[in-house]
Amino acid sequence: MAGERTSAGDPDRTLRLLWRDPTAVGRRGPRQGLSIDGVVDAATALADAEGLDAVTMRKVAAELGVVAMTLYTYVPGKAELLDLMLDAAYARMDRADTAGRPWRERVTEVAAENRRLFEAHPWAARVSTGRPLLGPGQMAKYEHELSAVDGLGLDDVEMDASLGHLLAFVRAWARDAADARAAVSESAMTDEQWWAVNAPLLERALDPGAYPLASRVGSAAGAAHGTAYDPAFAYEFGLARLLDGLAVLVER
Amino acid sequence: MAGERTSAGDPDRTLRLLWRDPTAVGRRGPRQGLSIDGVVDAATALADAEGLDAVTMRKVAAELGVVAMTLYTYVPGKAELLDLMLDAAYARMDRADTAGRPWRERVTEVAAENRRLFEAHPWAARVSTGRPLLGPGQMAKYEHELSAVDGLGLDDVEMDASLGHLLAFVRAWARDAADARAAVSESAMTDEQWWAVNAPLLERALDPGAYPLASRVGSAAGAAHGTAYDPAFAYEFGLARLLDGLAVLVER
DNA sequence: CCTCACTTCTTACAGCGTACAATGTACTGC
DNA sequence: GCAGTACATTGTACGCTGTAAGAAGTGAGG
Repeated sequence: MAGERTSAGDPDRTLRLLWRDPTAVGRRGPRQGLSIDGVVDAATALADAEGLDAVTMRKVAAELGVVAMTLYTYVPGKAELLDLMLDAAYARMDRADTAGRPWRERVTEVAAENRRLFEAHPWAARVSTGRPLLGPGQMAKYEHELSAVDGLGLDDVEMDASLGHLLAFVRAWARDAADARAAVSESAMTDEQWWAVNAPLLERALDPGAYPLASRVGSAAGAAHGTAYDPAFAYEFGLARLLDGLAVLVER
Repeated sequence: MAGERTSAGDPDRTLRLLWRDPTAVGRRGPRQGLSIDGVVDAATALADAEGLDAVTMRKVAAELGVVAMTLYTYVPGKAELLDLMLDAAYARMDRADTAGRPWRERVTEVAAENRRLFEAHPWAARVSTGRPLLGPGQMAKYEHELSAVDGLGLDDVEMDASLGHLLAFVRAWARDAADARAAVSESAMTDEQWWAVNAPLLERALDPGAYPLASRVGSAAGAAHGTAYDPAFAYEFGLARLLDGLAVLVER
């Protein structure tokens, strides 16, 4: 798969889909046996259970007891289906009211809400929206999250950029964490086993002492986390740096 | 595609490939007409010119005047080919010697080197290495980049985490920038045209005043950049925040 | 009641990664 | 020098993908 890409089709049609615009009124033929939400929910269940690669038109259709082409009555194509899945997931996110609390707590909570989204729906970190989604879920999410950086003395452009920076961080983290998980399950090898196999091979391959910093720091980091990449640590470390970075802007 | 994933196969074989270990000595049959580097270079040229999705075994083979299956003599599979492409691109990166300069400059230079990598090879931001790559390019890159955060009073774990944080930022930025570019070219629509189409549709769809912050901030940001997502601005803003965040750790 | 818009299904196509078996090459051991 | 065999290369094939095209059936509007 290609990096799954969304919003390939007609923007007008996509927007009406996102907002469930019932514009198609003069219905003449047979009733539809399914619904957009049914299709989106089935695809989401599949993605949650088996990953984004398992979301194929045939499998989603089979889940609903129809044939692949039937879905094209509900959705213009797969790209738009992914859009709908993402906006629906956004719509279902929990949004804590943190008004009045210190800004670091509020921003931390927004990050945590997004982290929870990606933990519940790892596929969501992989669907890439080249353009903003403009659906009800996205709008509600954006409105809610902006409120966490409101009233800090930032101008509008800085608010948008700060939130974007935070969201990019959490999403990048989610992708890396998902990749690391996938590496373990695909290779049927724990990180310890993988390292036990690779360490001696590596040692044989490389000029001893050619990479002094790399080997010292690399093994220190590996020993500290018990693995080459520790998602929990990376999240805490990155978020702390990010908050400190925003603080310079806020407390300027 | 799926998000292109690497390192599916035998780690031993992959490591030997990465380091070009000429262990297979007793060669008995006909000579190979190509070379690993030739295959990797052809695949890289294809990815540079037409994107990662254009890198198919058949197309790479055709470029080399052979048939798809021939490549499997040189490379265990597509995943390993992507590994080799990435490590080769790492190996070719320029690495400025910034010893003695202020740490912010040094870190900024590392970021810029990675930015240039992704501008020359946008596909590189999309191949996801679940495990570290352990090739000569990766090792040289890691060694070089660690030196930029060396001598700042950070311990080994903090050095690794800080560098990882920086690299994750640049890669996430590169993906977003590539996605935005792809959205423009795929839709055959500039951002202005896209917005001109969507703005009225959106206005019709949403309850006026339901998203006050979102509409105010969103349109301010859009107006400031002339587009919904401005990669150059996002990079500068994000890097500035990141440096300020590291500063708190360094100057502690 | 007839018309025809509309849903659904069948079939098909071009493309993917790669398993498998056939073919031909060129080196090693005798 | 020759047989045996390891190896490179190739053709064919399988199961998978998204979706275009057309046939068949349904049910409301005129």
